[in-house]
Amino acid sequence: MKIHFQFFQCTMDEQARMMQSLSGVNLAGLSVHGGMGLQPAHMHDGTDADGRKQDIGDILHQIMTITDQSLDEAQAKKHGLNCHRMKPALFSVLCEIKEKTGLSIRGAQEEDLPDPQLMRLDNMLLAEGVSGPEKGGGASAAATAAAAAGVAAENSIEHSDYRAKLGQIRQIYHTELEKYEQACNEFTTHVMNLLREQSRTRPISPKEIERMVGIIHRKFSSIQMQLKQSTCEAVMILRSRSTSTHAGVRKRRNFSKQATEVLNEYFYSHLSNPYPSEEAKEELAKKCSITMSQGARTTFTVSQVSNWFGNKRIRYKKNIGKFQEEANLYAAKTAVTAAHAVAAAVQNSQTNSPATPNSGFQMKDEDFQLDSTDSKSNLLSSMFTGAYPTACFQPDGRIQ
DNA sequence: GTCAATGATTTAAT
DNA sequence: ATTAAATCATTGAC
Repeated sequence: MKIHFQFFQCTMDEQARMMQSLSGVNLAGLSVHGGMGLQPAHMHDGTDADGRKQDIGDILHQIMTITDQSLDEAQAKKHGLNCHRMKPALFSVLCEIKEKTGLSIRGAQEEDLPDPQLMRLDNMLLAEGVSGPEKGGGASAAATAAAAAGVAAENSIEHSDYRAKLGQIRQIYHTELEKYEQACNEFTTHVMNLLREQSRTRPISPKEIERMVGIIHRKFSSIQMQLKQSTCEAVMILRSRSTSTHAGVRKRRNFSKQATEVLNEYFYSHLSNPYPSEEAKEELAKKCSITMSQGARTTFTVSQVSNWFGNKRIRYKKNIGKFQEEANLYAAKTAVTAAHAVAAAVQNSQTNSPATPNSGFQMKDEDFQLDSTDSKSNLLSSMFTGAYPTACFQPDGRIQ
């Protein structure tokens, strides 16, 4: 971009000099012709063509033999013309004529409706948090953090990588955008100065300058659009990598052993009603976050707790037998924490009927009650095989 | 490579 | 809004 800009700058300088030089030559040429009393080119005799050729050859020769001296001479003549007493009046007339002839053409192409594609790109960048408020600095950081908490923390598990890359993209985007804007401003200023400078020697109306500025801005905004487009593409690629191809399943990381332990403890100690309240979920999420704090993951969300319990309930229900060992383990674990209850639990296991150990487990689905005898044979068989922690299946989910 | 375990998502029901 | 159930997709053990 910088290169292009400099290139433009060069050409503009070059152009300016050339224009001045050429106008000088023309003036010099005209004055020379007039001074030497040469015939005008439009003669209507037979020597017309020859005369023109001669004339053109003459001019070419003059151009070829331009020297610094003749340039200085031309400048001096130009200055002389500029100082002519009729110059301001003539110049203003010239400007007026140009204004009248040029305005109708310009007025037609003065359309400034916002590009729908640009708007789409802008909206997307805003939605992705690329073009939004700067993060990681000052007061805006808090706002961004809050916004991120709303959007990202919901399902954020391994988002640090994603966030870091997004931050990179955002930074590149902003620096590039800034560069473009700066370049645009510099270029505009340069062109405006140039035109203003030239407006002294040739008729340039303020409207014309304005139009030029408009053209420059449009050009730069088209470049900006390319930047926005490629930024969008980068974000899209990043997204498609962080999410799965089909169902939007994010990369799964197994929970830490401690977190699973916390959740299982709650589940098996509330087996009669394994539906933690919102507060309980928050509590569990907090507990899990603490236990897994040394890992890469620092957040354990309520929705993850909900997911876990949803999965656990359905999987437990589907195959209770498979989970017996686990149930025993956690029941025992809970029992240990309440040492005095162990004896009672043992006693209960003797007194309570083993036929209804699970009666307290009430799923939302009423079909899942132990009175149905069909597909629960695995459960029944497992119930009679060894130490069954009846204590944790009491209706209130507590150890007796 | 297979395969069970498991976290996350989707769908439909309430 | 929450849940059950089905399903997807990854993980980790073999």
